[in-house]
Amino acid sequence: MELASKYNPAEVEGKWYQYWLDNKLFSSKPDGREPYTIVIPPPNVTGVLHMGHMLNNTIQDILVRRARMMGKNACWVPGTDHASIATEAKVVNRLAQQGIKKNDLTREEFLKHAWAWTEEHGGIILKQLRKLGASCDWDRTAFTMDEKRSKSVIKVFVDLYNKGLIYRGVRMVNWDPKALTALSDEEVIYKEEHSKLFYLRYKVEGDTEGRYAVVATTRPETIMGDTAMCINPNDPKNQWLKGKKVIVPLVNRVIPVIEDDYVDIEFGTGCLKVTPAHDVNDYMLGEKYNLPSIDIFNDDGTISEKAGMYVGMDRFDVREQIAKDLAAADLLEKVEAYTNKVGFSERTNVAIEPKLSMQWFLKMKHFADMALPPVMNDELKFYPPKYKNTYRYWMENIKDWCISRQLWWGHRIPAYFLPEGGFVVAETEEEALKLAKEKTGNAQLKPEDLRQEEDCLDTWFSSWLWPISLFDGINNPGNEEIKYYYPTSDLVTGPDIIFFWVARMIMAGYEYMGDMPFKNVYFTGIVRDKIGRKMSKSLGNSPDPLELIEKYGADGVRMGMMLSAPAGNDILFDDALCEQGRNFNNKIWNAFRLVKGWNVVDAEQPAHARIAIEWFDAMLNKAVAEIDNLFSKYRLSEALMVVYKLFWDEFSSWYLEMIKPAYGQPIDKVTYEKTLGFFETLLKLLHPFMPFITEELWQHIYERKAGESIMVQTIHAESSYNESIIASFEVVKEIIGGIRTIRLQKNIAQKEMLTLQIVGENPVPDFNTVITKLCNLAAIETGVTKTEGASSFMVGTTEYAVPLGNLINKEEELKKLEADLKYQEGFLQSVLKKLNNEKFVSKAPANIIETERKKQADAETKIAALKESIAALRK
RNA sequence: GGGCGUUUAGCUCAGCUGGUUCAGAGCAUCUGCCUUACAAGCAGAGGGUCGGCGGUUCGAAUCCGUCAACGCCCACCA
Repeated sequence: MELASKYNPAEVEGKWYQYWLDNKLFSSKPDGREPYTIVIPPPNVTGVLHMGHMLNNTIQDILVRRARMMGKNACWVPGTDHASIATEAKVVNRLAQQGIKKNDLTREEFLKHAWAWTEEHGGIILKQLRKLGASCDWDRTAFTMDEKRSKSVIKVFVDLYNKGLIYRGVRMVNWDPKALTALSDEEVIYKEEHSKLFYLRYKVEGDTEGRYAVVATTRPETIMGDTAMCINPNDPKNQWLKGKKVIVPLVNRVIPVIEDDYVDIEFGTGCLKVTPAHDVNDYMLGEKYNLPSIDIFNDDGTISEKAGMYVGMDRFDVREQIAKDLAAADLLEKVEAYTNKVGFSERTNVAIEPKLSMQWFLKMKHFADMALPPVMNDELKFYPPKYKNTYRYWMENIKDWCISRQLWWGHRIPAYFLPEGGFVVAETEEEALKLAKEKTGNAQLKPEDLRQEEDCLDTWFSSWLWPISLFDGINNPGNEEIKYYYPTSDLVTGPDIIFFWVARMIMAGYEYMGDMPFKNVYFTGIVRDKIGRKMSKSLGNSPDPLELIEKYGADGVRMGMMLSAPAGNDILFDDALCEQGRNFNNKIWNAFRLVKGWNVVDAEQPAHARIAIEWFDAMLNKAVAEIDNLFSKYRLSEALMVVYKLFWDEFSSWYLEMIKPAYGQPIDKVTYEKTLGFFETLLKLLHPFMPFITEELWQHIYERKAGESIMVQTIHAESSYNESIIASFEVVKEIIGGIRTIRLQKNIAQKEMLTLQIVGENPVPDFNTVITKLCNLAAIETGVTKTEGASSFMVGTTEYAVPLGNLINKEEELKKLEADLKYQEGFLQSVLKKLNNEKFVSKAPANIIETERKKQADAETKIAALKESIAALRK
């Protein structure tokens, strides 16, 4: 087989992905093996792959492939999320471009457009994941709004309603005036804003002196909704306002002054305007003191009829206008610059308007009580564990979840209003009708008498069931699949959705399965650019993942992602990392070319090959154990680094160089077979990280039967390995390094043969053949006095020398030896200082003192040897 | 305003319960090599008073206190 000198990913990736699909290697069915399950965090159905997905899915694929190779029945379930607000917004925009307004369409017409859009753009992201090598069981692909998932959502809603956990009520909610829907608290992002603090004059009714109270507010446009002024009863400077009435500026409505210690005496003037319809705190005051509530805004953020002024104007325009009008009427005391936090919609990025409205809520206390303990006591583990704190705080301060959204794209709430008021909740219209008849006692009710709730459910109300609904565990409890795959093994996701999704899945898991939805959660970091900025479209610093794959190969990009991605740390992404990945692919490729290029003969195995094999075998087993350990701690980038160094340094630079026959010479069969075996094990260790190149080479290393794949081979973890041979070889490496340094410094070509002299005993006699081969030695002389004019170095306590004839530079050699001597003497001093310290000797444990004594002895030996060498040179 | 986390080589990070010459890894840098697997490579080298200060200890990157910088989460001060 002819192989190019460079690996070409484009040629092999598509081929092997198709091969895996054709042979159903990703597919999983319950069987006798231990299951390993991951459910994908479903990306938005109309989304496009970005770097965050790349990181997240690379990690999942590594875990899944690794589990598969550990002999588990690995099942990675893919799917997409209907993402109600985001998708509806996109559809609305698209319709707008065609000149169609959402309000002009019926619900059915709109949904037709939305489904069309979903089918057109939907699932692109899943196709893109295939380029990455994702080994999902595609036959299981689900959608949060497909039939099974929708049915599950409705069933759960009805169940929770019947359990008394869902209620309907008027509450202050976060209103998105662009999307025209309520949002949950989690969907609101607070940002600092430079705004203004307006000081407004409220005249006091009947005050003959024309006095007024001054109120500081950031939102003067809400004065039309004022229904009280509030002061702190303990505020001395505002005592005179007690029991008075004040006049709202411009509006001229008379409102009472109420007293509550909620008001901060220090802030502004200590007078607070109370607008119950448009501020959460004011709402609470309104409830407490029975104040009327005037909703001055329309749903889209413009001023409503009820305001009586500025009707139809936008809220922000009114703020500017009213400031002018107040100033003109001499009712504006002053304006100060002010920085405050303003809530914005996560999806549409417009300022949230607190708004009173009728919404559906889920009581959360019950769920929090179930979901908190298993995380705190590590039954369900978080990686990294620091997120336990975040989780606990949220759970302990849980608020009811506003689950209704005023949208059409989503699961329509299965509540049906009755003609005479009230409503029933049921899974189907028929069932609803039956309930309605029972409830009203009116047997004549017809389906058209019932009016279904227009609102949809929050997207997360379907995703929180994901680990259950994917295996149809809601509709069909106790079925074979849910019993086998649940609880799933690992969840890989970002900490930004810990409340939205992770926490709620845990809640749903305990409610509906009586068990955790997953055993471990791996929180990834955020992918940033190399100078630490978040990747964003507007900055243009987000590379297109598919272009990266084209440039570096999927394996190269996967490695690039993993090289700097410890759990929970943000990753600073740099193309250079992918380049490193690509280079590594190339290294593997070329090592393969070398090995497969050898002529194999039935010859006796050379001694250096035999010991090399013995050593690498130990090395490999050690690495397998290390990797196993790192995987168990989810330290994937470290595991990758271990394989990387194992392949590049130990296998390529040391092992292959040791066994490599001279140019044109054949290799003996025993060594060759052993080497192929090592190579195969290395490929298996690498496979979870770089699936494509490893499959390509695995297929070529031996004859394979049709349908065989590295994917489903098993990795055997070794329990023990020969540690002493590894330790010996570390000494050998240093000896060889010493000789190479001499060659480099003295500019001696590799072709020129040298002699190595060992002063005293040879600590690693078994490796003489190896050292001879790698350093091109004529001889190794043991137990000799070194030749005058030899260049020497020390490894451990043994001195090595290479006679150089007249090549030696006495001055340089002396300088080197003296520097070494100085270091050793300094080191000895520090050791002696410890040993001469009575407190140390009396308090430190015996083994520590022992090692210090050993250090002392070694240092003294070295010093003696160095002094001797120096003396010899000076002669 | 509360809470959490980070700070170790030019960059990204490891360093578990304090003690083996423990100050490490990868990348980058420098030097020498187009050596017949690989220049996307080979061989070698340099580089850090472990954020500052104080404490505990025979001994501190590691434990405690404090300060600083950065990051994240939570919170109704108009």
